[in-house]
Amino acid sequence: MNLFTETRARVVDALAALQTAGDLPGDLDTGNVTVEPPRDPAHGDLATNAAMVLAKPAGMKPRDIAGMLADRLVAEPWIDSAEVAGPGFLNLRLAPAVWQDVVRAVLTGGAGFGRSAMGAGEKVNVEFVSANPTGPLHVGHTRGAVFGDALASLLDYAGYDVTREYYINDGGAQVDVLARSVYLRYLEAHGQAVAFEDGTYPGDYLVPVGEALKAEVGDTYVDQPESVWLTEVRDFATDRMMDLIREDLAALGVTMDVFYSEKSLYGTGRIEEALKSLEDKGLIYEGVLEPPKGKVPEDWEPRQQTLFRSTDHGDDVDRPVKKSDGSWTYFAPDIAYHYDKVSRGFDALIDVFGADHGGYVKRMKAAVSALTDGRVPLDIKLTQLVKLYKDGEPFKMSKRAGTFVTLRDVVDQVGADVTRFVMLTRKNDAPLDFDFDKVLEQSKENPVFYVQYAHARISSVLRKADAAGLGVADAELAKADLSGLTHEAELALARKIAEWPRLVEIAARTHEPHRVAFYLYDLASELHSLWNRGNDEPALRFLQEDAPDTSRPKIALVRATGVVISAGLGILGVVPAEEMR
RNA sequence: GCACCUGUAGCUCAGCUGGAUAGAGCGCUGCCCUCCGAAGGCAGAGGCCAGAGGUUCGAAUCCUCUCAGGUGCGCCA
Repeated sequence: MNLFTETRARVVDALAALQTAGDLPGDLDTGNVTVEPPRDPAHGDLATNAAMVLAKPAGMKPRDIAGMLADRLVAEPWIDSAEVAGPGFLNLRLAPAVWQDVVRAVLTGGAGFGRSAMGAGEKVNVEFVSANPTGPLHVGHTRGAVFGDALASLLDYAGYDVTREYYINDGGAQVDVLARSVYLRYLEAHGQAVAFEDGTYPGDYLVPVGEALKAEVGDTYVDQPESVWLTEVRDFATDRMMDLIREDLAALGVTMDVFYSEKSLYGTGRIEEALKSLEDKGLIYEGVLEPPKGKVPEDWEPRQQTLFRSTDHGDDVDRPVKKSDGSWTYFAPDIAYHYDKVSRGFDALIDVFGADHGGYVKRMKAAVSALTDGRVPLDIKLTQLVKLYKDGEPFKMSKRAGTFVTLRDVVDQVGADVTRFVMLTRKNDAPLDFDFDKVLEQSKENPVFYVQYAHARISSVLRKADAAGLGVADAELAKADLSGLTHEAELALARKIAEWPRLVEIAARTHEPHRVAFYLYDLASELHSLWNRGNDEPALRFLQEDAPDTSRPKIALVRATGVVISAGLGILGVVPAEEMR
């Protein structure tokens, strides 16, 4: 049930009626007509811009159209008043019964209240994290994991058929480096003294991998040349790293549907097939790139390469798919991977990258656009840096030194719920400050706490109501007479609840799960506000002593609020708190 | 040099993909516990939405340019 889309439909109906009556010209496009909550609640419950949008094409004054529309709409029983305001807004006030119905709809539908059919079962692939399989996930990956997972849940909630996917970069030179690093740990496990030179991974997390390798192969590889062991050690090590990464994701509550291996693309003709597809469109050619303007790299020299004409699809320069020695660049398997995603029948693709990959956005979009002739949209969301603070002091992470802050460090200290919520309190393209002390603070400054506190208060009320024998099951509350919900303060909360389905659609359309977090904060704020008004006005307290019929609609309102908070937290992947400790 | 992202209250940030008098938290000034959890709430002060043009009924939002910060920029993935 989406009050806004429903009301919009009624407005469009009324406009059609005006056309039939000859009050408006017959050929009008109502596509731009919107029904929104006005910014200032004093203006009413809903506002439509219909008159202003249609004034010009109709050749009439906006206020005249608004006036006619108002006359039609006030005739509806569920509309209390319709007033023309400002340049031609039409402000609608709805009957209390409408808001009572919203509460009832939540109790009847549960989490389904906010679900949308917007996605229409369209298949969407969300690729996220995709960290190199060379070590544990760090804080940056954590943000990408939380964002991608919440976005996937949001899209699912909005009616899309979502696949969560992780692309394993196990085909490049970095996994050889991993293999050499593990080999050193393996020698170490055999009692040899080893040195970690530049270009190897010195992190302690490889110690158990070296030991495990020893346990598996004994001393077979000791003092053997690389050619003997590289392939085996590489496979062994990447498998172990992926196990580690899966565990890290699990600790955060993230489960992937598909892990897709880059290596699996090699030697199968998939890359050639993808490139052939581009070649058939005349987008592959042999050529030499212009040197970059301005700062030219020291060692720059013209080279003949196989290039993809990405400039035909919005890129700034064409991109090499083969190196001058004829081997693939990293871009080639990336193209093949996206080609594969498309061939698996996805209607839309979303990639979640770290901000340091911003330079690949255009070429990746160009590739997908070229492969699908623009039919399959690719949206790339970049997650900005996370700055960590402890005791007000920033800490650094450095993968080279092996002292980076891992996902585990964060989750172990503050918990998965807090980590997830906090990382969604900023939009993806804004940098995020993560302060280990502040995120655990129990005050309204901390949005995690504030929302959880609201949910805990609700749970507390329901427990007390239940103890008083009120009958707090949703089905029972839904059948109750809710006509007692008429106080302005109560209706304000119901209005906020009514915005939930609309918020879901906006957040899903813009691929911005942070909007859910901010909405929950607003909703919690409305609840806390109403709660406190009970201090001064006993009639607003949810539990009315010895007056079950008066209490029941209030309990219904509170329960409905809890259902929506719970649904919202569900999208963020956060467990609602029953009580605060 | 080029591309992308960002610029909104003293600070940290929202702002419904063009709507009315631009919002919240922190901080500051005052209030509210005999009362379902005050771990809260209410009220006040605080803004040339980086700047300049443009588009239109209407711009923080769209376009152009300028300025400032961040990120990236051909055989590394």
